[in-house]
Amino acid sequence: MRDAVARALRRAVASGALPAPDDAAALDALVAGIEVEIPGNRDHGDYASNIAMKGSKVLKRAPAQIAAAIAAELTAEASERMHGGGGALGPIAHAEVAGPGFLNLRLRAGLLADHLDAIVRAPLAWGHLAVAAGAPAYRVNIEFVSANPTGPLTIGNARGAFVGDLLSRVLEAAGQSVTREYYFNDFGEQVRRLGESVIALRNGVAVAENGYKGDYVGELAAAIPPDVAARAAAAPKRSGEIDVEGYDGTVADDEIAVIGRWASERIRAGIEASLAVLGVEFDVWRSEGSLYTEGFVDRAIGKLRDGNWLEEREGALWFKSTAFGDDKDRVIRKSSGAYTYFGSDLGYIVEKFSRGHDRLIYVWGQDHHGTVARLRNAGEALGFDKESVEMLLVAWVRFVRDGVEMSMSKRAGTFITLDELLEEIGVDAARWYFASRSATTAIDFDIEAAKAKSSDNPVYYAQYAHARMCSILRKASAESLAPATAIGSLLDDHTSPEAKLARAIVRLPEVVEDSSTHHETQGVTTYATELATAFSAFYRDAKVVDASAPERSAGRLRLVAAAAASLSAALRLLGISTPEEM
RNA sequence: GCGCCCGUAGCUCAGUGGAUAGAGCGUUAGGUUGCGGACCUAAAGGUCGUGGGUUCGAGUCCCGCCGGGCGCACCA
Repeated sequence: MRDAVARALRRAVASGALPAPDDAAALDALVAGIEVEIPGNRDHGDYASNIAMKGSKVLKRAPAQIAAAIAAELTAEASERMHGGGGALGPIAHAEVAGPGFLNLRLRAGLLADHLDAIVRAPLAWGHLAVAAGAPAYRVNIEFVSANPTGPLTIGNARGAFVGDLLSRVLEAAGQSVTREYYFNDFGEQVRRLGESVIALRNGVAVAENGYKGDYVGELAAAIPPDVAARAAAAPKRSGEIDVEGYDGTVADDEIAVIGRWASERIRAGIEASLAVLGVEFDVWRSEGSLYTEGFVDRAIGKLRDGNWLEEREGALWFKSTAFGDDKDRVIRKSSGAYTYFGSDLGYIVEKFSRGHDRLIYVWGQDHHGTVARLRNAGEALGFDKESVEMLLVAWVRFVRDGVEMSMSKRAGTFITLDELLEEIGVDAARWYFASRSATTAIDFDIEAAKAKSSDNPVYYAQYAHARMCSILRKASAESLAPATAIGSLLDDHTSPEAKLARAIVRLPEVVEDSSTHHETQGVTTYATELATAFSAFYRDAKVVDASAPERSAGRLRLVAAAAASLSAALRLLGISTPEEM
């Protein structure tokens, strides 16, 4: 659609119907900025463009004049092609000027039919975009969840898990290659505290104030396998931080480290299993410690030193982030010799790019926003394009029960696990819930209300519509009615329920494109709801399986088949099941 | 104190600088003997927190204010 309007605009300028702007680049900019959207009021047309109003200044003409010139070109193109002109038919059947200069466009009915035919021919490809010629197919790394394995995932982790997975699916559908990645810390203070807590419970002693107190700690204490217990008992006693030297084996582990690392790995495996239940699976699990043992942190520091971005001060190693506008420099290695998280992050950037990724997306909690700038700056200092490192800050979910906020603390053991949440409301409903809301705005989640109303979740409306489509196709098959091989003249009347449904169906590629460029998913749920609504209206008005009118019945069946394929594609994009019966 | 984010219908939330600001839930009134009633049609419900500004046009961009959340470590 955009292309058609762009062509018409350029032709109008070339033919002199519109004056050429002083600067050729200005015309290019105008063409690049052409927007074609679906008007809220469908009486205005299938699509509308505001290009005439936008171009008013550059082209030095009133919006209505510009719109009229473009409309004339579009109409000429349509009739020319229809009467034997060369090339494929253009997408637009009719163009007119309305209001202050809107260009209202009506799709050629044949275009809808072409789309529907393509869907029925290759239903599983529908919704997947080919990467446009010349556009790079990015190799994207999406790191998300990345909760430290010191306790089971809580419902607080749920949003990030869904957002990262949904974004991955959308980008894949848009033709990009995606690596899903989980980053976790397997050494250090937190793991040590976990080890101490497990040991305390095993010995029947109260857990320290700063230890972990959830029920799962007791379960771990009771489940220590004999070989681990033996190794722990044999380990030398020592105290202090488990640092990198300790991790890589140059200093022997003590009992706490042995137990802590065992407990942590066991929890990590549990997290992996919980995520699999959500339909979230990772390609790469990367431990923080490996960034040191494999030398990536050293490599990052070397590169920064070469670029003169480092400074030794007060016994510590600093990154000069003030050079990038940060309000203070940031420590990479503490005066104790241990590295900070920031140090690990630097190594991680180098490691990720070394695997050939050209875009990094970090799905982080909103509370990390303070660290966004410094890490992107460090990426720049390391020689990477700043634009290729993006942080998606997922906003807080305020969990409330009967209107009262619930506090969620892993250490205190006062949390609801992800597994518990899913038992209550189900994966499909939870996925829809998070997909339908912008990741960057805070939301309230009332667990009681979600449980009570889970059957009112719009996800069931969409799934129900899909099941009903399948049911119709089954019924037709039982009555020996087959879908037509082409949609025929069913869509000629653009006000018919068939045409309305067809227009809803063919929007999917636009939805995928918009979602992938904006890194959002709510448009997909909106699309699924709209398609289900259009189908329900069609279903009411048009009897599909009707042996007394086999030809019309066959055409409608083809439409239903296309609708089922498109709704199924949208649901799969959301990671939601596509039931054929409910 | 400084910085970032948010404030849209009774509730939960959408909303690419464009036409009459939308959806779901809830409420109200109808419909559905025809392929699945987990359905359909419609109504009521809005000072888009507030006051200025930019623009042909502002929920959207800029500034102030009010209210809420988060962050400001040689923590992880």
